[in-house]
Amino acid sequence: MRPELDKRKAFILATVVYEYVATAEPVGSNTLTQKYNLGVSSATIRNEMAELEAAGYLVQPHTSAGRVPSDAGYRTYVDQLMRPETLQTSEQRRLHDEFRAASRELDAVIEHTTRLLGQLTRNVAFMVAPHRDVQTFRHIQLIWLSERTGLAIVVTSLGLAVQKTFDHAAGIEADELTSLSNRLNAAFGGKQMRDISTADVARIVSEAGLSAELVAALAGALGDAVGTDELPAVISSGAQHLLDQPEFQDLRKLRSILRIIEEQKALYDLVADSVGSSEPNIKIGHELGSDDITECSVVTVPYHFGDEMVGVLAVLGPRRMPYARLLAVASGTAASLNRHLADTDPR
Amino acid sequence: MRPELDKRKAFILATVVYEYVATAEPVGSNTLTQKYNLGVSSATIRNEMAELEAAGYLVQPHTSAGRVPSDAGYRTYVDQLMRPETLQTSEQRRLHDEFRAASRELDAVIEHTTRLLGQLTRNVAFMVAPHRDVQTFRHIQLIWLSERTGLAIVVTSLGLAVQKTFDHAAGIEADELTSLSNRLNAAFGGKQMRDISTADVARIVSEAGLSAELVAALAGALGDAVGTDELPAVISSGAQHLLDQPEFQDLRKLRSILRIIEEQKALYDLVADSVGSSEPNIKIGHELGSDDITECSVVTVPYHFGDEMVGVLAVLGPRRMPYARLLAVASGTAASLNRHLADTDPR
DNA sequence: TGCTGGCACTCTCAACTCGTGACTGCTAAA
DNA sequence: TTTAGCAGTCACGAGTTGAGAGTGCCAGCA
Repeated sequence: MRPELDKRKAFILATVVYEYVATAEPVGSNTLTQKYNLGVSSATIRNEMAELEAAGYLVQPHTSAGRVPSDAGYRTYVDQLMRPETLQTSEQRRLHDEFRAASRELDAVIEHTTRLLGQLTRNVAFMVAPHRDVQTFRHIQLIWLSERTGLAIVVTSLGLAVQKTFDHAAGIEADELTSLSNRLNAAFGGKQMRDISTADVARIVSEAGLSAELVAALAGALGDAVGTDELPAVISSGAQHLLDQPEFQDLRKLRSILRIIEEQKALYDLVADSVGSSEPNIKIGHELGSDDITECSVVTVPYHFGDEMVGVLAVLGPRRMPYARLLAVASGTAASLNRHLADTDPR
Repeated sequence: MRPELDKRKAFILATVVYEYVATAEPVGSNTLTQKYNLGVSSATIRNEMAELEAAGYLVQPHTSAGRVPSDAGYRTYVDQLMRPETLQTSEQRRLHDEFRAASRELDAVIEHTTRLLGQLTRNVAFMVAPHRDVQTFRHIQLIWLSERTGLAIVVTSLGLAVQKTFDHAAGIEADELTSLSNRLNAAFGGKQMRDISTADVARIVSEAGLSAELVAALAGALGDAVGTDELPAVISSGAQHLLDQPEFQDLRKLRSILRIIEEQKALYDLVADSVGSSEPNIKIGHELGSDDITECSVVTVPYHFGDEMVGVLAVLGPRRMPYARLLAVASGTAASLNRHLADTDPR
């Protein structure tokens, strides 16, 4: 749709993005000629910038201000102009050390990773926990809790435990639960979670010769526990960094963003279409699909376990973010996380 | 230390608090005489207010402004002057219904309760999860995860599961883990968590005739899983409500509070000394013991399971909060939660 | 002795003006 | 095609001002 940019226009666009990201001030033609070696005068730059604005790459906040990149401007920058960054070896080592010191429990690792990413990027970090679809069934245990309730725990290959309470008003003995656990374990051991259907679960439960009510209750709970249709957990860290950004001095904007951050579902929706993917992804402004955060962008990097992409790391910040840097930091963090997960539990 | 207040001073103080909570504007002598029936002129009120200020109950933000309660003023109001509120029956019913519809899983209940309290109070709500000390041991399960790692899961009476990963580089069979699980279950079944020491755990593990390394790894993990020295989880909700308060338009204040809200430990410290208590508690400004949130107060209400207080609900907001109302809402929520917990799992 | 009306004084806050500086677009010449 | 120059536009900060709210104090009164 948009015309291809000639070399000079591309350089100007890239420089405007760079400068605006650094200063948070609209960029004028004079600033460009003074700070960067363009070889032409500011008048020429003015003409070029006017054309870039006409083509939709730049926007003027008001008549006598400099220019600011539009969504399309950022998009072009990210896709074509940005020079990819990599972490320095010292940074990589630091990341690696962070993970070596980290706990072994998956919950704690997720928490730790998110916190770390928030600190390193000085933005809001969030993380979609490993999706159960792609994990392997390891164990199920039915536990007698009280005279009326029991607990089902399902453990998957990453050591992720899901628990569901169920009623057994009709009464069931602890050893009946044990033997049912054994059957289920025998049936599902080593299977991929996504290959276990709730129908399979219901069949095995019904074969155990229990009362119809109990079968229904158990099948329901176990179906939920085994099923993979629940959204994975999303946790976040670093909301306070938003306050440092000049674009969020306006409290109304801040409020709608905070609301999104507090809502797991809303955060998940932001990155839902990146979840299965194996490539990093960047979403800019309106591309996020929510009117409340058109001033934001999100950088998404998947992480994997074995050869499956199981979840994503993400950084949420103002559109005016250092994309290349954040991509590098998130990728580096994901790499360390990948290694940590692999070390913890080689299949 | 402070002189006892005569009746009129007490009424003036109470009215200043009431008015300031409602309007967020410093309260002047004229406002008081016009809005409330005091039977004396504004000049008299001025004299009284000057004395209240000298005694430390009121503060003047600047010379030509009205008065605002000090920490001591709020404290006196809360302890002696405030008229306790109760929820209306319709509100109680609504709360009850909310909990009836709630999930059975403890995690979900905690999450749900916190969210609800945040919405109802339009402030930041947080909740300290049930402390494991006072729960009963129900089940332990050791699970073979991979060739090098295993998982220990401990379930307590409320259906709370704790998991710990452990190494078994030397190798162990799944059925050895099962038989060890059985021994541990036999030893601890029905005991109070606080009566189970890590030494007990270590002894039983060492009797199983495993390699020394394995015994150490298992004892460590199980000790952690059974031990109760880890802080209970703290989760929060409703941070965005802070933005509605005029006192937090200042971003610096907001930032330090947001930082505290994101830190479980910091939140826990705010209410640590209320955790075992069976009485609601209110902390005002400096009483919170943190320089970062001297502008805030916290209302704390315990909740119980059986006859033990297991955790607390709390509301964090500006000092200028409707104490009686928030206390009523938090207490009502706690009451519904108590009933829900009791219903879910009668011992 | 306590209360009150009156008054002078203080201080904040919002509105307003105004000059400055940073841009732009346009034009005419190189 | 580029450039220098110039007029025009606009936001922003500083300074000013008036209104309004509130106080403390004092003298008089019940």
